[in-house]
Amino acid sequence: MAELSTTSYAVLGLLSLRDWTTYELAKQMQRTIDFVWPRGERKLYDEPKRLVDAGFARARRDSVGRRPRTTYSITPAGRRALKRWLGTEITPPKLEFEGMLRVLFADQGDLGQLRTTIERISEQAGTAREQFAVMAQGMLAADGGDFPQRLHVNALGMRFMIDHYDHIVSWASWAMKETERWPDSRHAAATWSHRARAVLIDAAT
Amino acid sequence: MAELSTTSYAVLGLLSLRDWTTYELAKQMQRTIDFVWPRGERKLYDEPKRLVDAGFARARRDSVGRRPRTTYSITPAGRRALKRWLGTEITPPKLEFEGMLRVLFADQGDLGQLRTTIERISEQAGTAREQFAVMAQGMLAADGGDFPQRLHVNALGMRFMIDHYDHIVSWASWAMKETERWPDSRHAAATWSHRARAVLIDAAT
DNA sequence: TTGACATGGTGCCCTGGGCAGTATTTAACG
DNA sequence: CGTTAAATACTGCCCAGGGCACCATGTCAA
Repeated sequence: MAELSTTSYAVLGLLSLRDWTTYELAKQMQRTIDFVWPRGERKLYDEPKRLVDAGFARARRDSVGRRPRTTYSITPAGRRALKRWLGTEITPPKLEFEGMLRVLFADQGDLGQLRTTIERISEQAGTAREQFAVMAQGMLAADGGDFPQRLHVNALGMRFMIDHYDHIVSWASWAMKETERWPDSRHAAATWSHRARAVLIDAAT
Repeated sequence: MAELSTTSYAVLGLLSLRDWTTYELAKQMQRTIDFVWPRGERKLYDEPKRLVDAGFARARRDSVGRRPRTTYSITPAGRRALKRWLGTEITPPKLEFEGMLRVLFADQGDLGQLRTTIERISEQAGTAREQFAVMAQGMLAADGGDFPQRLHVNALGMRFMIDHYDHIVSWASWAMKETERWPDSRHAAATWSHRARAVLIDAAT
């Protein structure tokens, strides 16, 4: 029996809160977990089956009209496994940031492309940040959201994600202001070198 | 011929700077690109071949003693393709953060596990941040690093990454301070609700 | 001269991303 | 009341990517 993945434990975590059909599980993952553990909806459909194989979940088949469905629930062994997992070592975070990759190679394009990229980075982060604002408004209106007893852990995560997106937006503002003075994307190393050195000195501390 | 991936373009970007063997390319990717575009070293070995197939790179085979090696260089078509790519739409950043996932399900474990997780998050981010400090010191000492003419774009990236890791560390400090008052990991939603609401109100603006 | 580390890779198995496709039920609208 | 859009509930398939194992030669320091 293959070792369970972090994705499996994420699904097991949701199952610890209540029973779900695979469809609901996939949607809930997208809504509430995707920001820290993004996985394609398609793959999430395979996870509950693995949990059943491991003895951490049970499947209950029924139907709505003539359409069949499967509802999953966690087992006591599943709860123990989840708790054990919470005490194991974590892998460091991984960031996949195509926009910043473009910035790193921006000297191979023109200044307009660089500044467009920075603006798109800002807009995308702004949109993500906006989603959290809507989510927070919903939670305030619904007096804690779907799981008010979990408000405390959700608030810890919310604080991080909000600051994360705000940080991207403010980096973008800074980058737009700095690149305004660049003659072009390729030769700014010379004219802008005092500012670049300031960044390095700050980073080196 | 299959569409090239972002990983392909990242490698093409390095090839635009100078010629490399696949081995050097893989190492350079790890050193300078991994923070924004992490890929397993193994897979990076396949990329130059795809670039050759697409007509964006040329391979030159020679040997060091009796050991053969292949050095890749970019073609004019490769430079044009890289430039075109720099003008296309970017996909939003993706964050994979197992530590934060654990925080979101921390109510299923005990408070000790949560606080250990937060401490490990802080330590890991501190270590990553430290790597950038060393890198920045190296660049200052070597008067711009391996590619001094690219100092300006590297400084933009460096500013972002430094602030990113600093943000994680400061989130962790905040979280340690807040969880100090929690009675346990499960029932803090009640006693801590005024602080949680403050986070939501802040997020909702 | 011997052992560690750097150079320069390939094979293989499984997970994951992403598109396409299928079928039924419920809600929305004119 | 009938039509249609959206939600529910999934599966198949192909390729990219993660990660381990494995190989060989070159270089440098003790």
